[in-house]
Amino acid sequence: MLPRMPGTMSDIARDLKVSVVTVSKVLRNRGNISAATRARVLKRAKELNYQPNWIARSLVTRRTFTVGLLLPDFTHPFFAEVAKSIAETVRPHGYHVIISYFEEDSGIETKEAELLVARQVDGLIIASAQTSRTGFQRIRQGKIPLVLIDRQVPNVKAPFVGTDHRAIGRLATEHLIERGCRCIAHLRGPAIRIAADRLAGYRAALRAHRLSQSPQYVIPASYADSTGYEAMRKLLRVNPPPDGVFCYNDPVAIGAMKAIRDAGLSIPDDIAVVGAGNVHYSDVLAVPLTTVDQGAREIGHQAAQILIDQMEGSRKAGRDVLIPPKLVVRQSTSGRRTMQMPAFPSLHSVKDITAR
Amino acid sequence: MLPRMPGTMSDIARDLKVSVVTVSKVLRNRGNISAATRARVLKRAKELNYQPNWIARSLVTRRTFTVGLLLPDFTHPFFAEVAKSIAETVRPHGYHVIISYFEEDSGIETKEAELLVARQVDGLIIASAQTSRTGFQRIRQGKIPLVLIDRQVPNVKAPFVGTDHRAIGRLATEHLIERGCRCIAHLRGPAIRIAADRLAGYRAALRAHRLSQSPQYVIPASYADSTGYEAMRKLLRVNPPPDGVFCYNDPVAIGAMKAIRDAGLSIPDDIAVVGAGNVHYSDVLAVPLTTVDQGAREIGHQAAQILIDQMEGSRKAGRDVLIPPKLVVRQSTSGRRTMQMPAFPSLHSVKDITAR
DNA sequence: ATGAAAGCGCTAACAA
DNA sequence: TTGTTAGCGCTTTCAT
Repeated sequence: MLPRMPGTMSDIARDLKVSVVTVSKVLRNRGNISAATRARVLKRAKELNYQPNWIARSLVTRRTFTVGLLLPDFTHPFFAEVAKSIAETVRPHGYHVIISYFEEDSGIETKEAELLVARQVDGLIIASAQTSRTGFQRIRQGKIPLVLIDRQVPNVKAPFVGTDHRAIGRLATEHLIERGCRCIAHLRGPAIRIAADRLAGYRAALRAHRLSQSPQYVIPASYADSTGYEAMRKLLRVNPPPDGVFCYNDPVAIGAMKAIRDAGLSIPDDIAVVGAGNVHYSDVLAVPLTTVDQGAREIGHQAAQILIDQMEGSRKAGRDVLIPPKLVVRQSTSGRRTMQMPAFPSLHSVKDITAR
Repeated sequence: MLPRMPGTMSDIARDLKVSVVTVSKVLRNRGNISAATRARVLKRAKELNYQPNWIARSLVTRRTFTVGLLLPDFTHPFFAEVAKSIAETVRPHGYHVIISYFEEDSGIETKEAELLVARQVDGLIIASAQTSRTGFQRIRQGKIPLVLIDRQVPNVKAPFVGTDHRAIGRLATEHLIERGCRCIAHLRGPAIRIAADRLAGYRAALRAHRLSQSPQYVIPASYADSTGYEAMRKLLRVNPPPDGVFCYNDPVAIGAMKAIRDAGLSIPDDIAVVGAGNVHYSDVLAVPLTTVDQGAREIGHQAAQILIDQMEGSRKAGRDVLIPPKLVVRQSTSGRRTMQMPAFPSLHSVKDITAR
């Protein structure tokens, strides 16, 4: 026989010679209970250090007050921010977050999602690696509230919250234009939707400002800084060289900056550089990097809010939400002194992520 | 009346005119069941897309297969790593992680811990901000398995897994000594145990190598890079100036490096610098920073392993574990070219944390 | 090999 | 104001 729980409602009821229901009502502040019994119950509960058993409660109420969060990797600063923001907005409503990750393996993702459903989470937030809706069949049929973040999945009928990547491209490029750049290049990312969108934004900005759009100014890079380094080296051989570069993401930008400085050119005087992502260290680089923030906190917050609305039944049927990105200007586009160390940059960002 | 669950065991039982017990046995591979009924049950289960209800199961088995993880802030790279590592070790055993944070507020911490217990987690891992055992009373009396990580709490009887901070100080300092430094300073951290330990390690190393220990070479800093900057400026006025500095953590080291370069000195030729923590961006700085890694992954892994041992009943009564830190040598102690950009550093670290 | 009975700790509906 | 009855979906025990 399994050991009994310590301090249950029936313990209190027995001791006080009242019914369990009475105890339950007192503990949840429901129904009409005389002040006298109320006090007695509360007293005994405290004596026994009573802790409600959420599992038992959940079994009957059909609510676990947990939400499942499924991410490719919650170690990534972006997703970590999102996760925290979700936990934050959901906590005041009494929910906890069960977090899981799938390392970009859509098989694991589906399995984990099903597990979370089996655990009776009240809602699910997923940054999916799925490419089609098939993986979502079983989840959807259980019709538990679902919100997709960061990556859209075709044909899945669920609200989506993510960054407006086109706006990122536009914002970055327009910033370079405003700064006076006229020959603006782009180190583009890999063959995924996000990268295509950022490229499209770059093109749209050039078009809107009637600037030339030479294909030789669009060089393929990928995720990593090394690809940015190589791409930039190619770009430097183009004639005339660009006076501004928008890079797919911050690592690529970091690589690009190294290439520029290795070539003996200065940032931003010869070439201004803009990244995208605003990973935390952008601030502490040799030349702090101007970048476009993706609004991780806002994504998490909105996603959680939409999920809550669904779970609480206020079926506002939240439509998709695109979070507008924000430009973060640093010295890679605005500084004047370049080959020496910049003045002390933000004193906050480094501390924020490291104090412990 | 609340809506019924879709596809329960009794549904299958009814359809097949067998008992729920039989279904249960088949689904769990327990007891003796004829191949025939077995097949029928499995078939019907698949048709109904049966998902076991873990809540119901948990109520009777008294196991939820969840572990609670309570951190000051899971956005911090160190804790994020720890969390991931825990999730990783625990997953093959069928456990999920409910993650929560408390922003260094020990009141919230206690409340959250109790909530997690109410949710019937099978075990708890906490990086506590508690300074005494009082906050743990209720948790301990429920005697649910508990493992403390990163920060020890006096008088709490629970296994602890953390970094050997004294070893960090020793390792860093000895590295500077080996490099040839003879005048080694320390920018010490705030008035907490960890900082004191690192300082002690620094002192021990100097003593062991019979190097001078002038108090003017120990300057107080704190968590943030700005404090490192100020501390280093003070240090530069000392005569003779040091030829090596061990900094409490990486941000402090980053601040220190800025001060050194602002003073027109070179790193590491004039002054070599070592940090501690190995936050991800240490690699992409103007001068990549030599630092001491705290073994976040290992901490998470060990903690999880100990917890599992406790939960599964193999009461090995895991003793405290101190993870030995690892030195990560970069150019702030080993480079030769200094005022120009270093050769392209590690191509991995940046990508690792940013590709998405 | 199968099932009937009992119960996990709690809440919902209805009675008294 | 209080209590009785009846489960939630599952597992355990013990008969058959």
